[in-house]
Amino acid sequence: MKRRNYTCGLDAAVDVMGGKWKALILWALQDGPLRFAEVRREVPGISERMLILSLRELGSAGLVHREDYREVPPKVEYSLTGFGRSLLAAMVPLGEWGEQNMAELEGLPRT
Amino acid sequence: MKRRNYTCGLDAAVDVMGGKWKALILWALQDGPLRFAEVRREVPGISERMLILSLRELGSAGLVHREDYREVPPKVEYSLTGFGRSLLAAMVPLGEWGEQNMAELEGLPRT
DNA sequence: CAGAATCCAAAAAGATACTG
DNA sequence: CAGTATCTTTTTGGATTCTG
Repeated sequence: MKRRNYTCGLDAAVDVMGGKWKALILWALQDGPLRFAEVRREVPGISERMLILSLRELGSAGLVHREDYREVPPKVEYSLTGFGRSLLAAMVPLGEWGEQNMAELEGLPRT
Repeated sequence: MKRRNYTCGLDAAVDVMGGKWKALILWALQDGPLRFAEVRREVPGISERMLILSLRELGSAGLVHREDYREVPPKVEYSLTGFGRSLLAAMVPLGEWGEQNMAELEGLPRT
């Protein structure tokens, strides 16, 4: 979430879930709460830094809830909020489109 | 389109239509071909530079077709391909989600 | 375990001026 | 009209080290 004045709903939606990681994190959380390290395993290639930054953005957008169990050793769980679930539902067709066309997209020449 | 090895369809889809402008350009082209200057008017705030860069990326991804009429003064039309149309269709739910939640998203504190 | 801090590189975007 | 060419700024991502 970076901007404020959106020209349309699509603009706003892409702003909130765009970028390299956020959609994948939402996707990873769809089957229930995950701990920090678990999310990391579900999103291959992400660094701790990008994970925490992305989780915080998703949190302040109201899409993800952070539950700190205040234990030692630390235990923190991340889960989708209702708002996050509604966004995830809206992303499903996009995911299916990508699934069906991945081969084509991966075969493109580099720009 | 920047990467190659996608972890899932959503990853691929966001890569191809993500960023600040590309979704808006696809959206602008939905009602038929537009000339360069017309696209620019339909996408408020975009610079000529970002417009041509984005159009080229969309073109090399096979989503947008560029038709040069080779006239003087120049006339070039951009239009969605069938592939582009299929992506646009998959983005509709996301646009509706954003439309319904724009007020909420715009009211968020800056991160 | 779940981060924070710092530094750095790369990519995306913006501003301005110019051209066939 | 439909772009190019430069330059600069901003944003994003990565690597490494450190901590409660």
